Amino acid sequence: MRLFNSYTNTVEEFKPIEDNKVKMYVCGPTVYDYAHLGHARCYITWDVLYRYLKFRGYNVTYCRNVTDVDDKILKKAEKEGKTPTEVSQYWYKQFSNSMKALNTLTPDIEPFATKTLGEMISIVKDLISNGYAYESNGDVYFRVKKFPRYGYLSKQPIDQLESGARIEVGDLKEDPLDFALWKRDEKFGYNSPWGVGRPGWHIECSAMSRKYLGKTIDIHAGGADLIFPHHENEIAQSECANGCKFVNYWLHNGFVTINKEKMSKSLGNFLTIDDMLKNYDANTLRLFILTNHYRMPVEFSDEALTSAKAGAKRLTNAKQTPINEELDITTTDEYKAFVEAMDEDLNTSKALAVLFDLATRANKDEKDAYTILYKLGSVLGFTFEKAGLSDEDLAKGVESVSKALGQSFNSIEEILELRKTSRAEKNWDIADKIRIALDEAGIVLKDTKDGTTVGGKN
RNA sequence: GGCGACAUGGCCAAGUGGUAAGGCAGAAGCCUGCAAAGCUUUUAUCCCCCAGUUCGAAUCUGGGUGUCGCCUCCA
Repeated sequence: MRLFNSYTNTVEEFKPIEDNKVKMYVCGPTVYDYAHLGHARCYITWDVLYRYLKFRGYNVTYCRNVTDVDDKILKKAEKEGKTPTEVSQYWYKQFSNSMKALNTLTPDIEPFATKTLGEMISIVKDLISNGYAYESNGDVYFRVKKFPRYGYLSKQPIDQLESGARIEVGDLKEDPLDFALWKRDEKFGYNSPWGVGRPGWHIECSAMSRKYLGKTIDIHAGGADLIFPHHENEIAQSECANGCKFVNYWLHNGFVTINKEKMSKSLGNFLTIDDMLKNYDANTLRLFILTNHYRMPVEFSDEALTSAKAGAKRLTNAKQTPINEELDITTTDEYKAFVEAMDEDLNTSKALAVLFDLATRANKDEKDAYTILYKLGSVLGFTFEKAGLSDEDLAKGVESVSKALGQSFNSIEEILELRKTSRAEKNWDIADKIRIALDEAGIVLKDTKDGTTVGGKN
């Protein structure tokens, strides 16, 4: 398997540190507001990587943090008269629900920053004692100039960074490039050797990654906007504190754009996942994202989503046959084509072509095509379950038909029986009234050779 | 200004030296009481422009043009 490593800017053969074990860390959300389509792209992308690594037989430990100590959370808490914990707990719950709705797998570990303070303090202490950091009026800063590789990940020449760095009046830093490891904060802070304060954002990931995965990990992933300064700073902190390499493969996903601009909270041009899910199902959003290579920008448009919706329907509504558990799909051509595509830096677009071909063949009753489609499609996180109808849905349908025909029915079966006889007698009027009445109740009838099926819309 | 990307049919998109995957939309046919779905066929002499390298380039090199991102919190 080959992956594009942002650190070296090349596609490299992936080799885990320990034979078939993979330690993977993804920068998680700061929980203070709705997650938007950009987050969806990020977490769906790494969900696919996680699923695929497991599918390829790796024993993966996937750690995705939750940043629950941050300026934005505190601001929100003050504004709403709540405690920071209340705010972060609420939004963490929202985030989890969104992730579940998108059918992403739960990471093996989801650490909270506030629960990893000990590890952070320990790293900062080490950095001070080995000269990479200094305390200044209750703050602690990292000495960027002491780390020669600074700027390597983001390909930023350090002198250029310097000319762009903002120099604040009365700055407590020795150098404008230095960044905060710990920030004095008497109001919301935690006890530390430097007084009451809060950790800097960057140190959180260094600490959680080390605590749960170890000093050197295989994969660290996140949005491309985290390359600088977040990931650059993580490398500096971790490598100076641990005295060893921090991450073997740095992976970054591209952005979702809207009107050709990056979708982001600060620009205010975002669409929340929850809102998107009102119009499009999880399979649709996933297809929308996976038709593009993960490093390319994805432009949002209703047209693109409509197209994805039709595609997702075709893929996941292919003619179903019982899953053949006996089949060893690894011997099939489709498996080989799928793996070849995914092994080349997650070419999901190419992998999808394999899936679409399988959908066509499943519709033609080709043996095992559906089994292979189901299994490979699941690796990309698609769900194939038919939208089931609840008893309430069916009751609504029965009511709607009773009203339309002016005659009361007790069950959907009774209605279908009537429609069957009506059609046999070529009484199209009754048959059509039933179809229309059920449609109004959100129930779709499909007449096939094998009989009539009942399903939900979508 | 520095750094990093991208430009393929009506739309989305793969393809990084050997003659343009796939999806959506469109067209024709089959199936069909209607509807939906499905099946078959069909839609780029050509890959932003101009030079060059090569037997051969969408793919490599140089130069343009255009678009985006990072350099500040950001997935």
